[in-house]
Amino acid sequence: MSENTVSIRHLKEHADQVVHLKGWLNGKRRSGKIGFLQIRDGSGTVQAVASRAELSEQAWEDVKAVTQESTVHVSGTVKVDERAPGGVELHVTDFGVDDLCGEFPITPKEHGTAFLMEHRHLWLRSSRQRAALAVRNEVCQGIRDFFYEREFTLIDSPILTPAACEGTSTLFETDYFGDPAFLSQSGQLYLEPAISAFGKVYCFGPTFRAEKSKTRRHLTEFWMVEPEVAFLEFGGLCDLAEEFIQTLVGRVLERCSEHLEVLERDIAQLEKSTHPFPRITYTKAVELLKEKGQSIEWGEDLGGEDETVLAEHFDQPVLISHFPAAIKAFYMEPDADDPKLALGLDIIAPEGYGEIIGGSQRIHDHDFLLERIKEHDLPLEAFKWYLDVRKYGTCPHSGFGMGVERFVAWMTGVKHLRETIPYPRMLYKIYP
RNA sequence: UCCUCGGUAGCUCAAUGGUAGAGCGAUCGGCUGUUAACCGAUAGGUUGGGGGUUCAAGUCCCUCCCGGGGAGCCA
Repeated sequence: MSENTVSIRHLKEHADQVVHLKGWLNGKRRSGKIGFLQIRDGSGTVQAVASRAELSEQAWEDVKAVTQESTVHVSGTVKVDERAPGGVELHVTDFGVDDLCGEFPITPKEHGTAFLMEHRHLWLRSSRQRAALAVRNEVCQGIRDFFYEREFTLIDSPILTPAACEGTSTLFETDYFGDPAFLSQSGQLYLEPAISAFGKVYCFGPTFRAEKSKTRRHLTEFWMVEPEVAFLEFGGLCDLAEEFIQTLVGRVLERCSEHLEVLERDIAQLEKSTHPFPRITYTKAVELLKEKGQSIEWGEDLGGEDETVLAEHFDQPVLISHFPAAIKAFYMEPDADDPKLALGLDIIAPEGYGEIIGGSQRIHDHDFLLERIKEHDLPLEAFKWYLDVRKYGTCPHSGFGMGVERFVAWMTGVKHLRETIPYPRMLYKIYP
């Protein structure tokens, strides 16, 4: 017999053909002389129907004995059948167990979060987890395509860094041949020099924050994508950030409908986010929040609840800009019309998913940046090379950063960031 | 770090200070269209650790450990 090994995703294209599958047993129901086997091969799942009358004695014994998550091989005819989830099922002609699985910890019934997190390596096999991580895969590919199509150059920034970008308290420290080194919490400072070489650049990789944050919106290790563009000023930056989000949302809607269905995601919510985003200034946002009864004063940073109130009010992503310079990073360019304000922007996702983008136009004047570094009591020696960007042919430039997990959480409707990354790293948790 | 809730069978949870239980899972048996199948049976426990109160503690008190949710900070 000729080999006709196919993946479950493509079974529909093989109606009435005999095919071979290799995979794992997702679940089983047996009723006397007929068995229903849910087979998963990584590309999808299919129900295989095994009748005693049509099988060898050995194959039927394996059908009776097979346990959840056993490794199996199966041959059968692909049949279109309305009764089957997915539209097709497999009428088994041969079946065998390659590895009989012992009692699998994760059953089809309920489990607590602590238990599931301890079994993250096994939890990955569950349908919701597979769907969420498949969306993450699509988002990551979308990010790379977005920048590649717009002729950005990928500049990988280092993970081991000699000094802090914005203070050391939130950095993971490690030993580097006897000297302290820190895990990167942003690639931005390394990206800025690269704009003078490539014009439009981005980095995409893991970042590390030793913040003792214990919320559903925080990981200690998360992935961030950061574009940085020469000669791009603040207005253009806002447009780029908005187009970026719209493009990614559109791509997820177009290519992940199956996964979003598994996750029971409300698509209508996401469709709103392909339209232009409302844009307001920080000052306007504070006024609005006060009207809504939030206790916030001009000059204070927006709290988590403030973000949620704003997101609910607009019911789609909202772009907030022109923050008080005092609460923002030292490198942000001041507004020419009002130097108390910084040309920074945040994009807040709707439905309580919080800040997904933060960015700014950067200070490009050498002496002014030097002054700012001194004001912030930052170690001048560590920023010598960063100042060189301004010393040797400076230009106005801007960039932003987007947290991949927060974006994926918003797309999938998953409440906690831990389910948007294969192996989450959280406060005090690094197993498995 | 702070606030708050919790830790009992493999899992999810019950149990007035008075004999530790159920459902699911597992195992065995039955069933030819099941969708978290169903029916019958069996096995399964140092109640997170330590100390205390009491005739008696899963239950009350102290302490430590671990976990969930939230806050601050951030993406």
